[in-house]
Amino acid sequence: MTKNQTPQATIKRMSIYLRYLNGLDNDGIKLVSSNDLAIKLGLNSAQVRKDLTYLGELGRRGVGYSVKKLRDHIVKILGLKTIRKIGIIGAAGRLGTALAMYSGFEKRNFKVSALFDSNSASIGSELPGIGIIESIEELENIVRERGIEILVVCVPVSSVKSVFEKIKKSGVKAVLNFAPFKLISTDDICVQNVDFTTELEALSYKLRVSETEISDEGVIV
Amino acid sequence: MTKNQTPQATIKRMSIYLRYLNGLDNDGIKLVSSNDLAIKLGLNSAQVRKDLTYLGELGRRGVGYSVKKLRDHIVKILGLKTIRKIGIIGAAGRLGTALAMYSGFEKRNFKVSALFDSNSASIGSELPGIGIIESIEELENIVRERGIEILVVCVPVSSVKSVFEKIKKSGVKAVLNFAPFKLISTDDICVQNVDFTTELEALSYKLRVSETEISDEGVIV
DNA sequence: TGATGTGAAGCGGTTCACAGCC
DNA sequence: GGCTGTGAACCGCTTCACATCA
Repeated sequence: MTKNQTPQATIKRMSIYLRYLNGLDNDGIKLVSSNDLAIKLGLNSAQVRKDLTYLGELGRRGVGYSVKKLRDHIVKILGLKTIRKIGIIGAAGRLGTALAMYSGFEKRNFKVSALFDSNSASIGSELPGIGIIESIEELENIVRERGIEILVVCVPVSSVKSVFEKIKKSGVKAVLNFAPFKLISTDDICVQNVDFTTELEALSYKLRVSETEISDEGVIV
Repeated sequence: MTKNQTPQATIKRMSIYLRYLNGLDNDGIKLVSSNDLAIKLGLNSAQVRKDLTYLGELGRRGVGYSVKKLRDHIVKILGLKTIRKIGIIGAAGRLGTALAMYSGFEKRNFKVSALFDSNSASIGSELPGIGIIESIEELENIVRERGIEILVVCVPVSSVKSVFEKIKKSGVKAVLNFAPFKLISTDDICVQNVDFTTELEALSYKLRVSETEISDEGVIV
């Protein structure tokens, strides 16, 4: 019904602005201009202003934006006012463990509230300070009982398909997928894929192009 | 000089196609259509065809594309024919270690050839099967000696700025940054930022929107 | 003067729709 | 009939340029 009026690209930048604004606030800085933000974050100042108008008209002409006011509005628009519970699937793996123990989540109001794995050797063991690793078979129950809103997928690519089936049954609405296999959003479930293999290969492409640029006309030999 | 004619968005999809094609090849499948690819990867078939024409006219009308031929051309365009050496900065941390030991890189022709950290307690210790952790102060020397082409940044946000200065001095051309602080590409150095905090917050936004859609007109209260 | 807010133009990428070929 | 290749239309986001206001 409601038009999803804030562009996806703007939302991602909001997250970046928020981090930078927190830094300014820690340094006791009260005001910031669109130009400051643009320079520090590698953006165009018109874009920054346009982004920030999605929050309302918060700026003062000739002056700039209040750091605190901006920050509070971004927290609101991103839905970060209340704690969001997340569960980690594949928590016994190296990446899963690293994410589970990453302290940055809590700073931004995400709470790691469940750890799942399918490896029976690790089920029942504890990640200190975080929780006990539970069986993936308990996914649906635990998601419902604890009100988990986001599942983070850190399983090997070989099991990501079957895990995604279980996730769909669990009724969770959001998924952050680290497996190198693109999961596709549906009407019921919103997926963000984080694929560092793809990012690495994009870098490799850039390297290849700059090599061929020097040696010849850029044609792939 | 040479126009960088293949769009960035296409390049990222090439990496996704490549993975899927490898799977088809393993299953012994010889031919694939743009429609198959589109459905499996959540894309539009016209987009798939347009992407693939950047490789040349590889398809056969009425038939489809040869899996092997496509795969080989994508490997070429992404610059994956030769091994690319990567170094990991912050290798003693949990995320750095997880990435260093991730076996998926080698499958795609990336070779972890150096491990760096600034924590003197971990310098000199070994990640089994990968290598010895060396001092970040050796960055410039080691990058040059070993011909490292990509540096992966897995340091805490507090040290990312100073690390980036050292990276610039090292002469490396490409950086994959996992720290939650946007590093900006320059003429000399190409950066890809992987920021899962941002991805999580984008999910939080979507959750917030779907909540407010149900309860009211979507206005942020 | 100095900064925001914003219509309009511009640009890059996506999708359509259909011609061309198997 | 089936599937590719592609100009044209379309769409969303970015950037410009300037009116607006402290």
